[in-house]
Amino acid sequence: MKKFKRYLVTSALPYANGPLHIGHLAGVYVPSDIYTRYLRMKGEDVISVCGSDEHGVPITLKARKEGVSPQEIVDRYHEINKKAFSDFGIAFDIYSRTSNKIHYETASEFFLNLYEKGEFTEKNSEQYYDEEAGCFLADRYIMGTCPHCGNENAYGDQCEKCGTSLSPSDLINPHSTISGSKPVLRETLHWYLPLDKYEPWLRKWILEEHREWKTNVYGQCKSWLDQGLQPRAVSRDLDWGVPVPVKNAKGKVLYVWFDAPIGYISATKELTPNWEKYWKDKDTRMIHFIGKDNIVFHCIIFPSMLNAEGTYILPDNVPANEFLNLEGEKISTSRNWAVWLHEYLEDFPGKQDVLRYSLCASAPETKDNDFTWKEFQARNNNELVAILGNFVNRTLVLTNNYYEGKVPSRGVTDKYDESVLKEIGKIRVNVETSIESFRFREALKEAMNLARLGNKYLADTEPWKVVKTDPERVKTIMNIALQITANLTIILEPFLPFSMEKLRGWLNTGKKQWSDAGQTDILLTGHMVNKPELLFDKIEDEAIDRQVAKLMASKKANEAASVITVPSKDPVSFDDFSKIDIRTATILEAEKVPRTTKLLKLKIDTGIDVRTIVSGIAEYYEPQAIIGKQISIVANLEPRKIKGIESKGMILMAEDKDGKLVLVSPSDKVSNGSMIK
RNA sequence: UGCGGGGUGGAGCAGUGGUAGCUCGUUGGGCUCAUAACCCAAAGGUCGGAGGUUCGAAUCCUCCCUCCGCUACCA
Repeated sequence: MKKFKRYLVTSALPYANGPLHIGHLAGVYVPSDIYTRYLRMKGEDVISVCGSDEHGVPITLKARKEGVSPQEIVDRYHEINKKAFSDFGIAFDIYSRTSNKIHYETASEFFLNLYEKGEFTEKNSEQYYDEEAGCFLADRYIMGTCPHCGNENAYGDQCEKCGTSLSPSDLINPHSTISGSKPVLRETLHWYLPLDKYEPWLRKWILEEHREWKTNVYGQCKSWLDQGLQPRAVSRDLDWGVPVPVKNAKGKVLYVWFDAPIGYISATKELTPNWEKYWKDKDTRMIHFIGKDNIVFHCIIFPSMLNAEGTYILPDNVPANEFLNLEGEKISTSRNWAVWLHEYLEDFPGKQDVLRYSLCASAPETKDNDFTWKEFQARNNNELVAILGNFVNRTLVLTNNYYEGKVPSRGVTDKYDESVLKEIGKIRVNVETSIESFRFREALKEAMNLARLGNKYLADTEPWKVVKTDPERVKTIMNIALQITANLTIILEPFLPFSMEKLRGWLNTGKKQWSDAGQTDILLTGHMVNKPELLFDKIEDEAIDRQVAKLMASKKANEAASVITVPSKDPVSFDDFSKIDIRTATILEAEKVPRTTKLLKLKIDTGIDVRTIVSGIAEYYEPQAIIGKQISIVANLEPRKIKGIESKGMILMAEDKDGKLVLVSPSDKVSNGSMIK
């Protein structure tokens, strides 16, 4: 493998329209932080850059909704997120933002450079335009009736009721959400990055030269490349963003995914005047830490931009993670299904490392993973407390009891002692190998093995027993136990920086280099250590129950808030109403329609006849349970074949806010066929 | 119905051709320095099923079963 002189670590710029949650941390920032801390301890020349991504339509939408400016929105979340990172010890060298002047300059220059080289293609296209508000409309700004389900509040890109993805021209009765007026199509000019042109180069660069990338990343790229790349617009009609720096570009800004990765460059510029060393020297190794939603931008688009520009280096690896679920469900900002970083610290003050540990141990490295509070508790109690904290405590308590805190000398060592000491070095190498291959779960497990080793050593040598017969031997044992403890402060430092700082305090030592790991005389004879406190404490069931209850509460609140009362429909005449034959009937038989999830085949007595109706209620009613039940039906609906079965009529049901269907029945028994009017 | 991802000891997972492994749990034992923590040992799996390729398959191929997500079926 190529030897690099320095490292440039980038972490996905969080979007400044909301606070950070555990998914962000687990997927991107904990791994990136571990990696960076490790490199720094090795004495490598490394910088880690990040910042807020502050442009794009969602931010303008949110601003409009709250009646404030986009700048106010991004200011708010920039501060919150910057603080969250610093609170959790995510040690970027700089946390910048894309609304900075330096970023505007950098992004403009970058665009202009490609523009002047003729890398872009220009194309006119038709976009929806709001004549009243005088602006073009992003898909999200257009609402109308969904052609599939009839929902009158479908967005131009997606109907949230039936989930179908749409384009604005699909909508019936489209209207602008800004002015309410009917949008018209209007021609607009945009600049495109011809990704199709770069395809051969990308194929070679990724598929041949970077086979070592993680399988999820490589596979994703391959599938994109195999599908064929299309030119992508790099500009938008919007007033929030970096203006397109050419003539005839009034009201146009750089599209957010074009300007965001350039944010890495501007952040580096802001950090150091030597920024070019990190971006333009082939001896720099650039690593992008991202989530899987970002793979295409960091593996295809941004590299294409950099390559087209020509003077920049390309990422050497893009260790993207998958997604973290929470208690079995997808994390969702809008549904408040998340553990927010700032709230976590209110509930668990000082327990940054516990979350870092737990998120790293179950990070979604190869596939989506689930975070549960129960597992979080188990990781803390069974691993951090029982294995790590306990070993440290045993060692320091014994040292204080026997030697008043003075490190005893190591006398004659036996074979077992030697093998334990040697094991420390092996563990260090294992941790290194794992971190350098971006396998952080494995690295952490291996690092914890050092604490396991310590516990085993004490159990095997039993100093509390031997002390009565052979005090000289105990000095050797405790010296070795202390050396293991000292090594822990090095090997676990990238993972648990807060706790290791504490531990160093008790050991009365300073920060060490990574190369010190494996050494067996870190604490010299006679060195004084302090009295320890508990490195971690147990998390009781109540604390966990409270968190789960909190989630359940937000789930409930959500449901309540999501009740959409459908406005009343247009009036109909009584004549029209009377055309519908609604009457009572009794269910005689019910069975599931095979190979469907929702359909029941019902035989019902309508008073006038016995007929078959197919109804989509199987998810809410067991066939057996509804036989004999009296219900209401539309008797004169034209028959329709559903799944090959002729359905004559329709069962009336009330649909609850969560989509649950409930049969509508007469409150007292009436004869079948009674008219409902 | 289509697409995608899974099915490995009680639970959660690792393991892409060569004697089936980890964490937790269970049971028994040891220890009592330590936050009832630690250490050792044992039990427990025909790696969803059937065929095939191979000297050899959890691992490759074919078919099937099953679970999950999206999709379809709800008039």
